[in-house]
Amino acid sequence: MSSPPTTETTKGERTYQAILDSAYLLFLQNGYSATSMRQIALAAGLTPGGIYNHFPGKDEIFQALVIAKHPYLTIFPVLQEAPGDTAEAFIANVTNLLEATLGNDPDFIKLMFIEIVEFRGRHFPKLVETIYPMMYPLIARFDNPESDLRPEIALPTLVRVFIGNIFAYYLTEILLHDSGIPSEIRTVRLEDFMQVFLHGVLR
Amino acid sequence: MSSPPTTETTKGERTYQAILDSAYLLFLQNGYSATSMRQIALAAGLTPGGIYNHFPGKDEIFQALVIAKHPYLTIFPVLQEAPGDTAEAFIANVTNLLEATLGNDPDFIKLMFIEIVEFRGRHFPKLVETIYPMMYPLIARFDNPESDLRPEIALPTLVRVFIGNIFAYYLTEILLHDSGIPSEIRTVRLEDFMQVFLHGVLR
DNA sequence: CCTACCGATCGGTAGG
DNA sequence: CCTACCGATCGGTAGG
Repeated sequence: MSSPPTTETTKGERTYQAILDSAYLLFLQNGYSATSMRQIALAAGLTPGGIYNHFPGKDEIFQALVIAKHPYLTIFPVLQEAPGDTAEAFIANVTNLLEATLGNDPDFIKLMFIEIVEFRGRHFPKLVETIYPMMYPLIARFDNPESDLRPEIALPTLVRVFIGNIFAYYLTEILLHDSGIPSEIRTVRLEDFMQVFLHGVLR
Repeated sequence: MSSPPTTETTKGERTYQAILDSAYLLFLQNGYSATSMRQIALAAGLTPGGIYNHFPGKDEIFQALVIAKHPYLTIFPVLQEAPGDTAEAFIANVTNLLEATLGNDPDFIKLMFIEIVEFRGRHFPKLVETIYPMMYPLIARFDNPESDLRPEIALPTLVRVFIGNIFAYYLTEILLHDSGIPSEIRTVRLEDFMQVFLHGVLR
């Protein structure tokens, strides 16, 4: 009688999620190595040993977070769903959807940086192998003579520079975050990056 | 009589440098927290206690590396020295100089990622404050009615997207490094990023 | 610059 | 899921 059937998540599932949420915040703050299992346990509301009922070890917590929060997996669905008959319209829609989905918060990208710094990008080969073939046709549909794209730009360049510009916006957002400079550079938005991507800076 | 006067560096200076070099490689490989003083000492050819004759602690080794190898400080002199009467010529020269100076090696940027991940970008405010005012006039000289730049692009946007594209190239280089994908995307160069920056992707 | 060592903390486990 | 603990390793220091 003590467990209400209206609740759809079990206590175990809620603890599992609490561990993930606590670990996510701590990893973003201090990185992987500098975050201890004891810190995660405390933040999740249990004692150090309790974590091991839900995860085999620290590494597996990070693995689960990579699967849940990786930027590729955050950005890709947005690209998938964006409409647009021309490249220009498509990119405008992607920009709006990304800003609506991710906002100006660059946190979602930090897990990738942790992977680069502390795991030597261990998962990137498999991720790139998985995502790139799915992304390719998405942009390849604009690779035809009637397209509004400049024909002299190779398709791989297009894909890489496009993704690169999304990362560039959020990376510079991190760099400028909390910096005290009084500049208008802080007001630059993803839209501005994409305007340059579309039209360039020259007359 | 045992110290040859022809040698311009003392033994102490050489040890200091050996510690820095060893720490640099280890930090790039494993990050800051996962690198121990013992590893650094071993790689530098001394015992753990010996390091403390040259550095007060682990943190100060990282500080010294940030000063010596920070990407802002690597990229900025290249921008400073690049000639060019038009923005287009200037950017072409910057691109060539950067590729000649940094090559395709994205290592120089990883120290910045370690700072983001493990130090919450502690030094960025001061760095941005120092570098941005010096960079601004560098690009502002193209901000006039006779310039070849599109007048509707604000100067802060120009600066940020430009730097962002340099980072985007090296960041995607890291992501693709060692990934087994058989694509032509690996052959994209900094020059291609800058071509898009200059002219955009649309007709 | 080495030897030997300090207290603290780490990831993980045994047993209940 | 907690209590109590394991061996290992950490950054740093004392003394020479």
